[in-house]
Formats: sequence, structure tokens, C-alpha cells
Amino acid sequence: MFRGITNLNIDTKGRLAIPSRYRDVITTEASGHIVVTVDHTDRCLLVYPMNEWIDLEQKLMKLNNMHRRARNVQRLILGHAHECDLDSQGRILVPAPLREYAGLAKKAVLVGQMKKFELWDAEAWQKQTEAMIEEARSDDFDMDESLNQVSI
Amino acid sequence: MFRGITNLNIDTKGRLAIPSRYRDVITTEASGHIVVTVDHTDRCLLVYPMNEWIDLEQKLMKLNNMHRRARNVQRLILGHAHECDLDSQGRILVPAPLREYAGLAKKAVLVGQMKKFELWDAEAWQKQTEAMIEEARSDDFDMDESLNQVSI
DNA sequence: ACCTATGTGGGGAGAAGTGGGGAATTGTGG
DNA sequence: CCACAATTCCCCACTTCTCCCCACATAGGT
Repeated sequence: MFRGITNLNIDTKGRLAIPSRYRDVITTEASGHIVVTVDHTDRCLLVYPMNEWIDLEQKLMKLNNMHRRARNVQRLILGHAHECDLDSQGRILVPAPLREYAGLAKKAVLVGQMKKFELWDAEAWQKQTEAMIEEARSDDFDMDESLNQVSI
Repeated sequence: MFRGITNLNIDTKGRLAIPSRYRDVITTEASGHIVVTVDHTDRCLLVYPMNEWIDLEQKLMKLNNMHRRARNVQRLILGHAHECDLDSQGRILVPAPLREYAGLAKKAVLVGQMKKFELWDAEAWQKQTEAMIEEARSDDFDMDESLNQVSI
């Protein structure tokens, strides 16, 4: 399970060093194979070890693609999914189109989300955090019922 | 399985270089035979390795063509299908009528969709992406029920 | 204070993408 | 049936990208 947040830099060639504390898991569980794709609602990237990715991919492929909504989710998530293997220094090369999608320049933030990571441009993450706090403050309960069941 | 997005250029002769990471599979599985056809819902092209195309073709031919919808899908998909083999440099020549259908000029985007690729004009893809994000953001659940079951 | 592990940056070889010349093939009209 | 035009395909040249390697900088632990 991936937890926690890491600030890191993407170099001029678009490379990103995966924090070393995660490398062992990724190497053993996924043979160092990583899949990067886009998030379909926010301008950030999702980073999966290959084994976890395969699970998701299977589920997405089973969707009936005669439905527009499902087809579009497939287009976005499967369509942007790119295999990025760890190089000899434990880095991955994030493809240019994906960097553009997420507005990634130099400073980036890697956020552990259990089975995957989210990868944000530092500035975008900053704003997103503020927006999320603001939203959570408001007491309204028109939210997904299941959330009300959780005591934090 | 084809994944990921590639920006590429179509040259003045209408040739398109298939990214090298896919060539091996196409050569071994389909002897380098590729079929290009149109998508029946969007202005983009579909690119199949021959073996996958055969499957689809069989399915489409079995459709009861007394139904207008089915007959039109057959007309579009089967009718526009064109075999485009890899040349010695790993490129295919996209026939002019298909390029026109998809509005393909110079800049194009090749989107891996598991068993096939979608080929979009760069600008059209850009717009499509934005529209898809916008749609995914809206929380309504009028969508295909199966999509709600998937946790991304 | 030293050493090791980790993050960061860049040089350079080789692979991959791009573009055009020109021969071979196909198709069309006379 | 032939001549001409258009298209397709092979080949070569050039540019860009990817990946391996090495080097340094920084931080944390001993």
C-alpha cells in the first residue's frame, strides 16, 4: 500500500525518480513495470504498478463500449495508459503528452493512494488541496451516503 | 494489448509511422497486415492488426442486415475498411478518403485501445479530450450502470 | 567527520521518427 | 495498345528521442 506525499523534480528530459522506499515493492510485485495514465476528472496523472494496472484494465475492457460514457472513460484511461519501466537509476520517463495533460513542469508532487499514486504539478496540487479543504468545511450532507458512515 | 498515446506526423504522402514498440506484435500476430477503417460514431479512424480485424469482420457480417442500424454500421465499418501493410520502414499509407473522413492533416494522435488503435487529428483529439473530461466530472449517474462498479 | 543511500543533472551512443528523391507499379484516356 | 499521369513503395539522409552511463550534490546515519 502506497501512502504519503513526496515532493520531487522532473528533469529536463521528463524523467521522474520513484522514491526509493517504493522501489522494492514495485520491483518484486510488478517486475519494475509501471503504467502511467491520466485521471479522467482532474488534470493529474495516475501511476500504477503493472499488477494493479492489469486488474483495472480488465474491468475497463469489460465495459460495453456501445455506451458513450463508458467508451469515453476507456478512451481516456486506457488510451493514455503508457508503460514506463524503471531505468537503472529507479526513474521513469513520463511521456511528453502525459506531462502536457497534467501541466507538469519541474516541481511535481507524488501522492500515495494505496494501490496507485497520483502525480500532480506542484502548483496545481496546492490549489487542489485548498479547494478540497474548502469543500470539506461546508457541512452539507448532500454527499454520497456512504461517506456519512465514516468516522475519521 | 495496445496502450498509450503517441503524437506523430503524417507526411505529405499520407504515410504514418507505427511506433516501433508495437511493430513486433503486429509482425508476429498479423504478419504486418493492418486494416484501417472509420469509426461509426466519431470522426476518427480505427486501426486493427489483421488477426483482430478478422474477428470483428466475422461479428459484423453476422448482424441481421434487415435492421437499418445494423446495415448502416456494416456499410460504414466494412465499407471503409482498407488493408494497409507495413512498409519496409514500419509505416503504413493511409488512403486519402480515410484521411479526409477523419480530417487528418499533418499532426495526428494514435491512441492505443487494447485490441485496436484510434487515429485522430491532433486538434480534434484535443477537443474530444476536453469534452470527455467535462462529461466525466459531472456527477450524474445516468450512465451505464456497470461503470459505477469500477473503482479507478 | 565520514560514508552510504538517494535524488538530480547531463553527455553521448544508438534507436526511432521524419521527410523527400526516384524507380516501379497501377490506372486512365486517347 | 500505348502514352501519360498518379500513386505506391523502396531507399537514403537528417533530426529527434530514448536510454545507458557517469558524476555530483545533498541528507541521514554511524
